Amino acid sequence: MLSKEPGSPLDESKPPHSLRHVAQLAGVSVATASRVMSGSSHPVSERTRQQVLSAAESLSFVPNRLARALVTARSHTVGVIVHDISDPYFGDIVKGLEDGIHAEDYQLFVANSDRDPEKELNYVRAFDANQVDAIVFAASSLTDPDYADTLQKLATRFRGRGGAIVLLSDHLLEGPRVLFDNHRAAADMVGYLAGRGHRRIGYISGPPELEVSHVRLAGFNAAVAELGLGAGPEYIADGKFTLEGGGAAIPKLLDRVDVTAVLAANDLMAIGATRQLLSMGFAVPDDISVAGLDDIPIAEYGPVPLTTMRVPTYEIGRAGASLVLQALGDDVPADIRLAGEIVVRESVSSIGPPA
Amino acid sequence: MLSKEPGSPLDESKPPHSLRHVAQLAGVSVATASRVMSGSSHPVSERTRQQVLSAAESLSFVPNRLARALVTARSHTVGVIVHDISDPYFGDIVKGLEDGIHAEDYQLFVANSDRDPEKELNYVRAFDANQVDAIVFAASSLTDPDYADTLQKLATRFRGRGGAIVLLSDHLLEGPRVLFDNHRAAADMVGYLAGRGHRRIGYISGPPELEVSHVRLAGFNAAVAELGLGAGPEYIADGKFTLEGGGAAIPKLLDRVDVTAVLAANDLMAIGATRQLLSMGFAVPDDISVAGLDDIPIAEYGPVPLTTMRVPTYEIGRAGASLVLQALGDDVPADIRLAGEIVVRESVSSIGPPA
DNA sequence: CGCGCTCATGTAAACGATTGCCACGGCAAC
DNA sequence: GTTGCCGTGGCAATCGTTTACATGAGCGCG
Repeated sequence: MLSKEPGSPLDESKPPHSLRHVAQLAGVSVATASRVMSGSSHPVSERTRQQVLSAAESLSFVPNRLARALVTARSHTVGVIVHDISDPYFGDIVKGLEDGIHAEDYQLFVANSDRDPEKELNYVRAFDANQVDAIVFAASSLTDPDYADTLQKLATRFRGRGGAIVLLSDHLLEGPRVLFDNHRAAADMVGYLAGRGHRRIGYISGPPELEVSHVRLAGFNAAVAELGLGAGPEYIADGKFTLEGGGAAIPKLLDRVDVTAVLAANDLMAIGATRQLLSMGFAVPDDISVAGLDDIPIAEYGPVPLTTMRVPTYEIGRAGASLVLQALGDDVPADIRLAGEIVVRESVSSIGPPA
Repeated sequence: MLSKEPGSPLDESKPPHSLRHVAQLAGVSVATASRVMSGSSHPVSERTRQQVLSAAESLSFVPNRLARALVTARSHTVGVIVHDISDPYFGDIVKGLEDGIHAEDYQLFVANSDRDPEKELNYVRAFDANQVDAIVFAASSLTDPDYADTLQKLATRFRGRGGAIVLLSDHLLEGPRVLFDNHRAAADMVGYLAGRGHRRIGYISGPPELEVSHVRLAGFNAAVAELGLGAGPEYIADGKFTLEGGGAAIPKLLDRVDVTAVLAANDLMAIGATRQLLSMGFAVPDDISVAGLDDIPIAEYGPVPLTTMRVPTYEIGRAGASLVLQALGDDVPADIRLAGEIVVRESVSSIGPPA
């Protein structure tokens, strides 16, 4: 086993170096080279190990992950499906997810469904074809009938192969999930408002077709009841999840009750409400306070910097990563529930101390 | 759905179906099955083709892309490196890129460098190990000395393997690139302002350390000179690329010249300037107009909806995709220069017609 | 001195596709 | 009736790894 054989027939015709080249240069078999490069538990003498290492170094050898994946049946890749990667909400989630799995040397495929069922299914197939170890659904499932069916089939198939599925929102598929507690978010915000002295709080709810609207509304109602604040349908108006929706709700609300604060089911509506209030001559927060939910980027830059509740998007991604890693490590991951965090800005004032 | 053929020697021990299973079920060789499934140019009779197709269908066969990649030396994957995927700027680019390559059935790996040279290099290595066909650098190269060196080496290696490199910003690496014309952006905006009658325009420049500051400033100066507008150092103030930076520049500017409009090198500064103007008692745009550059999401929601120039981020991504595809198709891609587009909102007014 | 261990290494068979080359049957041309 | 080509299809090598199994050296111990 001489390492210095002259004229060893190294095939230099193909530039990228494979394990074979490393082995040859180190004067060992491919198997041995593999064992040291892959950190196998199989024993290798220190001397040999060093030889291989330095050979690899001098050839600047980079192992082919695909070849490895082929035999180990683990690609060390994860695919995530988002509705729209240009939306910072998903951007943040993806960032957290990526950070989390990167720490364990996984790579992330990103797919944009644009909320198109067909497209989403195709991505699942593509991920499957690419042998990803896990698929993460960052958003809720879509509501197409055929879609549900096909997705179930694909999921079963994928799991049969040993793939893990993780959900970061409500979803028709089963699997470990991380959930943001929307009920609690609304309730906590009511609690905050009450803590600042508000006892008549109006609520601008989201469109009833959306599940999240119901949950947040329920949270609002529950808190209001528990704290003995002003309650009843007259305190509630609903609108679309838009600037205009929030604005339009204000007159309706103000016609019916005399509130000192308004909570909107999302920030866009809260900002719309603020604008409307301002244009009607109310001072925010001095006459009426406004709070939102979500903490979208513009919350800080609206007409009045908005007090709202941050949805921990990055943390959702991180939590998702940890579920993925657990699932792939043969643990049985438990669902993760995340709470929001109130970010205080300038749109809520205190009402005279109860003292 | 169990196969109804009695006693066919199908190896049912491994659930996921491979080409072997398909071939067996169709009663042909693996080679033939492959030719059908991969759309090879090798002729296959129509009858056989149908048999294979229906076998594949009934097993819901999904080809293993990794195996294919191993032999074809093409993984059909692309890696993109961004500074921060949660930044909508990069989110948009990634979206465009993804849309573009997805159309040709490529998958996208996303990596977040967090502007950390070490991390970025590791991602390049990881992409290499994963045999991506192309690496896209969405942002400018970092300024670490060792980094530049190592990156060059890695790039050379990667290209030696047949990999393509595409740049979406200024970069130390060579390669096809898509560039946003910053010089022209500033100049065009000056043109727009001049068109609305402004002849004394102040400019809030960015920090001199940044290349982009110089380019935009040059664009401003060039336009102002060409159009014969008020010019000279007194028309220019610089600040950090922040809200505060923009605000602080206003008094300096106003002390020296009497302007009818202010152009800021980015939107954040423009918004900061607007706030400052407002708080000093000026009406925007009636007393002084303000324009920005970039069209960030909050531009629309600032104190006064900002007239600015949209950087075509999505299009940059798309253009990047097209460069990638060209490069992988053995074309020699030419650089792509993209211009911005003025989005008119409410922060700029016309000054009395020259008539 | 030989038995059985452990440790280190090598041999070769996978993994799941693609593809160069060969084989075979039919058919037209000579 | 050969010859040769064309249209099909199979055989087997290959891509770059990992890993089960075999091999062989060295060593302690009875």
